[in-house]
Amino acid sequence: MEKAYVPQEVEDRLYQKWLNNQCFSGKIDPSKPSYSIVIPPPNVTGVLTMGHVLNTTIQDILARRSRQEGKSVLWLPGTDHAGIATQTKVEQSLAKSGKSRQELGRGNFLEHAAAWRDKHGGIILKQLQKLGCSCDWERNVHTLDEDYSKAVVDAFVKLYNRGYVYRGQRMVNWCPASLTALSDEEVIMKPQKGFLYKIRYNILETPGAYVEVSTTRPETIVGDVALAIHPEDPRWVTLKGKHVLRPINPKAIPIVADEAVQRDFGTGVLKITPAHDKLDFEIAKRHDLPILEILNPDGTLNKQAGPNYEGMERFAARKIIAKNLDDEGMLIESEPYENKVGFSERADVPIEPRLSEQWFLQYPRVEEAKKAVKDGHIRFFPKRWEKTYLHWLDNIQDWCISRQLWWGHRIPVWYRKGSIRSDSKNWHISTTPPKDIHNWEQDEDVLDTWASSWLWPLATLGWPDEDAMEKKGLDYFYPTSALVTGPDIIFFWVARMIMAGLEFRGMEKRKDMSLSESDIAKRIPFNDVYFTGIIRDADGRKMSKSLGNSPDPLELIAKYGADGLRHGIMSIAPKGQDIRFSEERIEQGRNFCNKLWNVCRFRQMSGGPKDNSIIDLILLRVQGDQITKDDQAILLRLAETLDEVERLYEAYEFNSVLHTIYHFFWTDFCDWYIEISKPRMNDSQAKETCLAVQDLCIRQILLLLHPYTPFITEELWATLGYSNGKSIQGVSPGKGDAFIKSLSNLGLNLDSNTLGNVSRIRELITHLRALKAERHLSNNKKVEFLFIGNESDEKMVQENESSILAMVGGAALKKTDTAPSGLPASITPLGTFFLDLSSGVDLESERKRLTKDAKSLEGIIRGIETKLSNPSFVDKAPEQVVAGAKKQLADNQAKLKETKEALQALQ
RNA sequence: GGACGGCUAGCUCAGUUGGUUAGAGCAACUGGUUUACACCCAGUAGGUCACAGGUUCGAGUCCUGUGUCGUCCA
Repeated sequence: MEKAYVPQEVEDRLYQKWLNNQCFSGKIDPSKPSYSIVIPPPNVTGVLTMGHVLNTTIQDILARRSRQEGKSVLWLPGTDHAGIATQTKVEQSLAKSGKSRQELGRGNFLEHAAAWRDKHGGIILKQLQKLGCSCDWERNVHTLDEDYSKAVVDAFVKLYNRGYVYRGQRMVNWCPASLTALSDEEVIMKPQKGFLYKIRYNILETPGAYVEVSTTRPETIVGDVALAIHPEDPRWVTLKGKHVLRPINPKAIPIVADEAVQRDFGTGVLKITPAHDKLDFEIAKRHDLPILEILNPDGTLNKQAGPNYEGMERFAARKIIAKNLDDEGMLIESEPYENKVGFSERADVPIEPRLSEQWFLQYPRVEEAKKAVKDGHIRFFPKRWEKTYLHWLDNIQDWCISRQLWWGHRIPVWYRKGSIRSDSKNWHISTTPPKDIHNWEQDEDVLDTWASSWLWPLATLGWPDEDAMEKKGLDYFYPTSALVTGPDIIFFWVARMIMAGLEFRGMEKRKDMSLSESDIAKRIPFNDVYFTGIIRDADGRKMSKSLGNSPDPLELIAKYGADGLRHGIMSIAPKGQDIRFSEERIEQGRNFCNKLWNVCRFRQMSGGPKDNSIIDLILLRVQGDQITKDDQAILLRLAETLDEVERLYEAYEFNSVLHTIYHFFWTDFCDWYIEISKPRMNDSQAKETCLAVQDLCIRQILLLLHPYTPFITEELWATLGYSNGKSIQGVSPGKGDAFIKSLSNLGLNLDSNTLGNVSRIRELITHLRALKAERHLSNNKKVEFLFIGNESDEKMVQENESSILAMVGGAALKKTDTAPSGLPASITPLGTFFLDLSSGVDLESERKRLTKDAKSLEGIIRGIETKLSNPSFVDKAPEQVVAGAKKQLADNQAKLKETKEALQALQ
């Protein structure tokens, strides 16, 4: 074996082997329980980020752990076509060569975009393989695949036929950069600094009188059709029914009273621009006001804004109109003001509320979606996200699902040529085009990307095609076992998948009929949802390309190995908490792998490879009379670790799982067991048993670690003779009691008392080491100790003398009856020990140290005494707590007595 | 404005249903070429658990309020 672990020599070779042996293929096997995960599909042209590393490592851990447990596992990978994002990128690349998509035309553009996708796409999948992800690559799905596209179209038609889809002229979020409508979820509210303008509107019926109106958007004045006041606002009672003159493009407009007006904003008088504000639109509808559209789709002012402003960009117009108002004395004041403005998620420009005809979806199964989570059919980890989810569903609005884009699933609606599109009589809505196609034209728009990805758990498993569903195992793998994703897409994706599952899985259920409890249980797309945290940089900032603070995972893999990266990221990812990235942790991950490698290397150096392929073969090498306390203790600790890990997995506490394994491996096994067993290597009888115990421990450690660090564990599994040609992947670490039982079946019964005894010896060793280290004596300098202790302590010390001396670097442990004078002392669980120094004891500093100890002990004792003398504590506290306190008092008093005696000896 | 989360050692975080002297890793400091590992070993030091009240025999843990940072929703 190499002196250090070299991941590069192992990773690609093993991954290829796994692929060749089809280790990751999700087989439909009714003899086994199934376990399934669908990957949150990354953008097809995306590259791996640290977020993906965290997210997919967790999924891989779940998949690999489940494979070990003997389940038939499917981890289904794929990519998303990412409508706006991809189209924008393609358009940008076209723009470089001076072309626009309009010039190319729809067909050519789509060909171009598909070629672009094929060239840049799929990189991320290769990167996931580098990370070791055990996806079933044969099943890779892309949302624009033919079958998947059929599912998307089919779902739309079903929803239309079931009465959930409608077309309507509505106020939508319009992106002036991408020239498309967006859903509410794609709008991000951001605080913006601007001005609040106070503008004068003259009252026509009362010459000389005017009202003040506050607005942040003076450019919309040209679209004003009225002013509005609250009907119960005493300040404005007299205004009802009067008119004002619009200060730009002058025109008489009425004053209306409406309860939606916010009285405490500005002066309490609102200008009404129905075409460019949602609230204004509603007020206008209630009062029969005209709708005056003044903006072009790209955000410039149109003809209706008047000749002075036509063609002007919206923010330029704002400045000019404000200035013109000021020049005419109509601007009373303007003050700096911060308000929240909606921005387009993708294009990052302010959106415009705009009246437009679009396709809308009334969400299906909203109530059942709430119930599914409330009643625990779907469990959220951490649970607190349930509240966010339910709150969104409580306030849900219809979903605008049409996008004025080309890259995506074209809406399966045809309109009779030359007819009015808003009339449903002229529609053909079907998965197949009309027969007399020449009389029809298809809707130009595509569907929102999320209106395809919300079908992900269904459509990747063959839905809605019966044959495909059977072949891909929908009945076997659905509902999927767990979903691992970030909380940022809880509305975009998680909630919608739940609704889609409830609506589409199983027989059609009429809109007005709700689903039964058992229907819900069968239809949900997943049982558990694990929300990861967001990875931040060391300063707590979100990782982003523009900040350049996102490390390249592939570089990290090259530097530290895939296992190192996985180990590092998992060690810092607490459940649902944001994560601060630091490369040091990845370095620790690599160091961990190296430690593992080396302890195995050490094992190899102690004796040639054995056939370890069956656990019983290892156990047969254990000789009953050679079993030591240390053997028993490490095996007991191992059993505890197995149980603890099991419990933590159930709670999705991934970083605690790792910490538990880490502690057992590094501290219990390497630092104590291996060290204490070194002297036993000199005795051939003892050696055989000791190595067998080592082999047992290493076996379990490799199994426990395999989900986290798959490569190195697979490699070592083979190197140390556990594999017999088979992969580690199918072997389960098992539960603690089963482990103990399998030992017991072969005659190895563990005594749980050894744990306490061994830990006292460990503590003693630590004390003795400290006595030396504080005096700068090197580890290997052999020194003698004197000690005072009772009979049982003495027995324990003598029984373990050789290993204590070996661990401490001691020459002898000598029993004495009286405290030797002038020597440094330490109070241990096995008596008072003195370091036998020939010369050079600094009495003063020794006295100081022991005095400090005595003082702290006195403080503790006082505290316990106070507690015990409090009658209400003795009365009310549980018996065992009182008994515990009494024991504690006695222990500390004994320790204090010993400390004082040692102090006395220094006088 | 509402909801949720964080505030514990210099840093990053553990801390189960309230019950010994609040833990770990990293960093720091001291020492070390031990039968694997310096990507290592041994040891030392470092904390009024954000603040203020309350409940309790007992609070880092439960309750109320405040501050502060962050996220989401309006």
